[in-house]
Amino acid sequence: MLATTRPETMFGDTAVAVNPDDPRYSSFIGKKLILPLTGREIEIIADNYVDSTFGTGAVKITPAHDVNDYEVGLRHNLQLINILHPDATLNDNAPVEFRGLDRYDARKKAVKMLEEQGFMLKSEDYTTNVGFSQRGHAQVEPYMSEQWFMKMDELAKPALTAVTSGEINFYPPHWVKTYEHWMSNIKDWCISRQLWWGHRIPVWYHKTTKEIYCDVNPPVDAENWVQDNDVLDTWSSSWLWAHDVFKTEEEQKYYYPTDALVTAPDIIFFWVARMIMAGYYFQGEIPFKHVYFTSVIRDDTGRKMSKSLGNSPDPLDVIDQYGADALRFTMMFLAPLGQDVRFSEDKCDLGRNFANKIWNAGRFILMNTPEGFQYDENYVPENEDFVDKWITSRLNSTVKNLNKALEDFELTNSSKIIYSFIWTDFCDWYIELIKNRFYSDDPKVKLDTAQKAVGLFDKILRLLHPFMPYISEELWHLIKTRGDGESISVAAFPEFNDSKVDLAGEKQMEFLQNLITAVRNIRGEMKIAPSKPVKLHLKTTIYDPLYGDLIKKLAKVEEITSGSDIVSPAKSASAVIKDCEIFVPLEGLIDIEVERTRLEKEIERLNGGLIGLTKKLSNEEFVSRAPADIIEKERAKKRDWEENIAKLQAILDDLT
RNA sequence: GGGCGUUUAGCUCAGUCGGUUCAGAGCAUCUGCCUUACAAGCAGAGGGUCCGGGGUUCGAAUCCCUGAACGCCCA
Repeated sequence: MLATTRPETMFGDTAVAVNPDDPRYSSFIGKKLILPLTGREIEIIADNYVDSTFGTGAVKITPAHDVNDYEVGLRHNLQLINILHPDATLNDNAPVEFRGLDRYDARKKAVKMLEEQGFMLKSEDYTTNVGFSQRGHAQVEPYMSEQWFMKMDELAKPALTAVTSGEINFYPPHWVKTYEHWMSNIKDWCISRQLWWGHRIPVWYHKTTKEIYCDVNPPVDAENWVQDNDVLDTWSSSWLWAHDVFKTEEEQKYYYPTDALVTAPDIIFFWVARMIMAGYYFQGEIPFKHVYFTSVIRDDTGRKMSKSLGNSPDPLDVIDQYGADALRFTMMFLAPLGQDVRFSEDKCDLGRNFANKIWNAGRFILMNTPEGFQYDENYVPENEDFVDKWITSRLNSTVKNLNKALEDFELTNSSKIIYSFIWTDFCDWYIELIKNRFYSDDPKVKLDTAQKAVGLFDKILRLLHPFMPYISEELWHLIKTRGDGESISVAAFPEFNDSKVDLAGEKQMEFLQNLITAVRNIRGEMKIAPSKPVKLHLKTTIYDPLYGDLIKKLAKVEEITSGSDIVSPAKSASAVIKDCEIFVPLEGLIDIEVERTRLEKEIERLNGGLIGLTKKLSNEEFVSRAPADIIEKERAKKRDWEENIAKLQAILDDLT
């Protein structure tokens, strides 16, 4: 007794298989049985392929019309009986009454005859996983045919080494393992495709002698030959792409090997590996040095975008709505290296808002340049204060980090580097800090400020250009009248200049930023109206009068007193930062309880860290085994925190 | 079955050499602002058992072992 989903193929059956461990059938193994409707004798064989829990545990084997059965057939030396014509009607290997019938009709007739002859026990519904043609939607029948294979062993060897040795680099590198695994278990490449279009396989068979002829040119006596019906696999032309696009010898010499291939990881075998093999075989060297694998774009629920699902937005619609630069930047910002990206249109807000920010920053700078202003690309300022030095220093670090990220193909990282420099350093801090100078009555100061600001903006645009080509080009032409053919796309990319790194300036700026943020925090938590100016008392030794106007502007402060002997005025809100105690007198405004809570919370936060630090530093093992610089760093940190806690505690104790 | 990857804030993700410049970004949330570039914005705030369990180490989000969940590839 056996069950089948394909009764019409029974004429091609050459065995019945059972699992060797199945006690129900062990005594039958090796015996023969008669195949109904044909009277043919077939054997019962044992094979682990059979799942004894599925169906009856006995399965008919049709090696010529089932891929798994074919494998079984090979293992047991079974006969291959093809029962189909190429058009899926039954051929002469089927019983007479079936010959010429379509497979579906044969199926009905076979069932009917089995019933009539008493072989049918029962039938039940079952969902199979038969394949259908993507184009014609016809059910696909496994069918034996002769096809052409390309021998891969020798081709694969140098291509495998090229990648494992690092001559060709993969980004991200983890794809190397996948590549290695595939290449070391490489199978011969079937280049025959049963399609009606494409490049027909250049093989001819002699009508009488059956001789095989293979050449790019057909045989001279073509009438005596028949060309193979199949066409070449599409990849067998694509694998030539890396060198074949260069048509002249000069071109090939100049461009080959190329630098980087950008592609999707799902065609790493079909295309990348084969291009490398073709490169070695036809050119004698690798086709490219780097391969960057992009993310697969999915929708925001993680489904792969596809036409049939209809979950893929039309890029042109997105561009209409958000802008090409916004889409481009968003994709780079979101796409993690080596992983799929979950995309939805509304995420383009990010890129659009960024473009808007840049546009407005440019507009602000340009509207504040003096009458008749001409941007001088070679402007050398007479002097630079710490703000100038700080932003120049930051710009330099940005150039360095950005170049490094780009060299390493860390695109998403590079987009974050430029994003944070432009938004945080340049817009949030630098532009706010130079407003006083821009609004100065002194035309010299105004002009100097404009030259510096436009100069920085010029550099920013050049850095930004690969990410946002359109807006950067547009603004680049707005900051200066350019000649015909001048374009930011061929302008020099900023280079890292070690001498512009200014640690002192950065340190001053850090102090100022901490100070301003602390005052803003007090204002926010004490609910001081943004329009209301406050006074500021700073107990510190490192205050610089240069800070005055900047603090006043950015933290809405009307008066600052500072010195090492400053004491907290009554009814003040306080904060402690490195090297400075901050007091904001709030007579009539302060809620003592709120202030007490604020201070206690801050003390608690610092204490939490201090406990960990103390524990660490009192650990004999740590002090004796950790590197000296780490220990010193921890000690310094502990001193700072203890000091800050003490100051805060004193302020809290005095609070009335 | 084999190979590979992922798991960190409500969501999507960074985190390179093991060390409080490491626990971060964007979005979302809360509070306050139409402050003469930008409300598509500004300022401030809250939010985490770094999947679980072992181990190595003075020290682990990070290295090793193991378990779980999810995903991709296999001509």
